[in-house]
Amino acid sequence: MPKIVDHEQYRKELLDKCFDLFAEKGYGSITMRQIAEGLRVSTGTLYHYFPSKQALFEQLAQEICEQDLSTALAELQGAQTLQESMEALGRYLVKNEDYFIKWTYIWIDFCQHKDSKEMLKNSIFKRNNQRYQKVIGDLFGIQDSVLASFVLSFVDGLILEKLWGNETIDFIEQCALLGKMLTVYLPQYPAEIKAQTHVLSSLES
Amino acid sequence: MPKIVDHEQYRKELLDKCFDLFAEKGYGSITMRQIAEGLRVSTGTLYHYFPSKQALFEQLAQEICEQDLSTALAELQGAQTLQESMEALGRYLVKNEDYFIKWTYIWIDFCQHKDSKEMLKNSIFKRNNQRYQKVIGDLFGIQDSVLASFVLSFVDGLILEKLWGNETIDFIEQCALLGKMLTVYLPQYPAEIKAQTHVLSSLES
Amino acid sequence: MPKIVDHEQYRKELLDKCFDLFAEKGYGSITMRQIAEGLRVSTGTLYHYFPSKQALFEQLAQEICEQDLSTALAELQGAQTLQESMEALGRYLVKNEDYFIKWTYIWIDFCQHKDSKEMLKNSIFKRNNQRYQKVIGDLFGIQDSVLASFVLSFVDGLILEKLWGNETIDFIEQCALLGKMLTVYLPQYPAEIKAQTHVLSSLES
Amino acid sequence: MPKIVDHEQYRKELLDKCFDLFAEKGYGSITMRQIAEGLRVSTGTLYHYFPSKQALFEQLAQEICEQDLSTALAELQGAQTLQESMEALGRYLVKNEDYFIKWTYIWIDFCQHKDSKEMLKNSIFKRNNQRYQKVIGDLFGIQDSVLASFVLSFVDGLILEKLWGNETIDFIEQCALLGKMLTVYLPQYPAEIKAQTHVLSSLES
DNA sequence: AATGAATGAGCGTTCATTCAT
DNA sequence: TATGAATGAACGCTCATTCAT
Repeated sequence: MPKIVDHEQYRKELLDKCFDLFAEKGYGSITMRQIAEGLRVSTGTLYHYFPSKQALFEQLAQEICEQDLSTALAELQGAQTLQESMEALGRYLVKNEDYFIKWTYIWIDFCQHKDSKEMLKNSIFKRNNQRYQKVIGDLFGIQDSVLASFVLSFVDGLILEKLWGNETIDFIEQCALLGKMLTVYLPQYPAEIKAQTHVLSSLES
Repeated sequence: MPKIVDHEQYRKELLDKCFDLFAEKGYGSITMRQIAEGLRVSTGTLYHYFPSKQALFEQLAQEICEQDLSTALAELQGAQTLQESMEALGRYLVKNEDYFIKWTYIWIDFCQHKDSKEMLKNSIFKRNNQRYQKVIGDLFGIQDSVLASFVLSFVDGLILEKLWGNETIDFIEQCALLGKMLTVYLPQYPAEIKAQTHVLSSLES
Repeated sequence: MPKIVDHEQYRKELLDKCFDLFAEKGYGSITMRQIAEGLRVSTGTLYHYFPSKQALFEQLAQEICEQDLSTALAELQGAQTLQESMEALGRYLVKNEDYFIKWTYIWIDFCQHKDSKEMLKNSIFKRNNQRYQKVIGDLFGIQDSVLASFVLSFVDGLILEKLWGNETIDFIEQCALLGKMLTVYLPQYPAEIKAQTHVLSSLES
Repeated sequence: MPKIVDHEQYRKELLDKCFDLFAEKGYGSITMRQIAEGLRVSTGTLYHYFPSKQALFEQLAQEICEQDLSTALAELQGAQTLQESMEALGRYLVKNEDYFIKWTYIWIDFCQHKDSKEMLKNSIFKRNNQRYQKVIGDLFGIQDSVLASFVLSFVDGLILEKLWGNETIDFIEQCALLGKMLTVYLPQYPAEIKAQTHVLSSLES
């Protein structure tokens, strides 16, 4: 293997560490010096691995998309009923609240970069969203895309409210409520969720 | 006698025009020069009316909170059933989609600015959120705060998805679905909504 | 009398009030707005009476020069011995400490304006200094110009030390010391000072 | 490896070159761009070495205090009598007239900057003045603090008069006069000055 | 590969000055 | 005469980026 492997690997390591940095200060506010300091390298080194701040950010955004959501969502499997699924979702959101808020910050930052937006919207971005919808469908046994969008939007909104400092929102309570409403709304809903067997492998596509 | 200008009124006019400017580029990215250009005044004039960029932004945030909530939501009154209410909400979201997306950008930008965040979270910010929740309660006859948060989060999420370029989301469809789910979930829900008479006046509090 | 008299008079009133303003902040640091506020007029009015900040400052410098020092120095007359004269000088300096420090600030500010410096150095400036030297000669019966310069420099230095925050300097003590030294140094000094009769009128020249 | 530059040394080189720049225009009037130009570096580089204009100025003030006092006054040693000492002082003042005038400008500028005044008056400023007084005492064998202040003020005043363009002042003549006056005033004064052996080392304290 | 010194355009902001009223 | 709104060049300072080492 040529040296390029090490280079690439190191680049990815740096990229990973950038997540928190961008999330905490925002694209516009964080400086390359601060990023370099956070990564424990010099600005020169940073520019050795990334041609520009914009490129670094876009690679980070890419990386987030590429990162397999499967490992994270794996926790949600195993529930026997929809209600249990939703309660697991609530616990999962609580546990990863910080991560989701940061993730949200970064995406929104990204969306304000119009040029890159158009560049990526059609590829990674949309694909990512579709994945989420699919995961929801598989995970919760919701095949109707409108219903999947409903759940997705609701979860987005929960995180957004938290991001806005709304401390009255309780993820567990809200997800439980969603579970109850869905259960009532979907009388045809099977007692046991059988469809989720291949959730993770379905993400590969 | 000086040039005849109603200082306060002109200030508000400028403020209104700032909304789009901030929304399009974000607080951190737009410059005072760009704002001045967008407003067709010099930077000096801009600073004549607003002591700093931060102050300008905060006044804008205030203004949005003060004004739009009541006037905008006024349109949602008049529905006879919850289902109708939700369908009106859907149409309202569609109609003001751009506005809400911009509004969302502005708030999120604001949140990444930590200093102002701490300064305002306790005042305008929280108060605004409480208002929204109250409006939802009054408007849709939902008194349960958990349920109100549910609806609020759902609406937030719809907008966020749109902001993220998710074009598969249909506000009307989604709101209709919410209506159906709520109707099923709340069998005790009265056929006619009577509670909403004083929605707007309740905003005064 | 034409209106110009009022104009001129008002101009001088404004000028007088500028003394403290310039002295406290310095030419470079004070703004025309601050001056206008201190004068209780608008900037427009300020510019109606003075064509520019520089001109205002130069007129002030002129004014200070023109102001008859006689009234102030009059207090120093009446001493019967050199020692008494010097003690009176000490008390006088203590009493007007603030004024002299401000006066010194303004002059030094003025000296840093090279253009105006050259313009005025030869006229008002030098004449002013000669006057001081003359006053010292007449007042203290010191005819030797070197000795007069000595006393002048010493007094300048006392004020400068105070301006620099040296709180250990005691004007009265220092002037008394000067008196003693001069008395010892000038054994031929007459017991009574007779030469000072026309001190004030000599300033007219 | 970075560009090979001794950061500290280069910083001091820049600092030295700043002396004239500040002296000629004054703290308030000179701009960082002008300083950068005078130093033949970019503003960015200037800020790479000094965090702010104020800090640059304070470091300069420090530097002056630390360095010049001892090295400069070293020249004054070696006189056998008070009269000789004073004549050496006169020659020294003539030789360094420009330097002292600039030095005076710098300090006065500094004093009109209130914030820094309060910050430093207690530290560098006062300490510096005390040192000067001590040097005078040691150098001229003057132990009485009132007398030391007298000499200090007189020297300050000489420089101030020169700064004000008074060309009739002759440092040598004036210092010789001071010498004579002191000699007459201090009959107890020893024919040979013995106390000054350790003047310079006394500055260490 | 790695460093950090160097750059300069551009930021938020100020302020002497002008001018419509 | 008097006002204060308006201007824009210039301020102190920042920061993405380049480059000599």
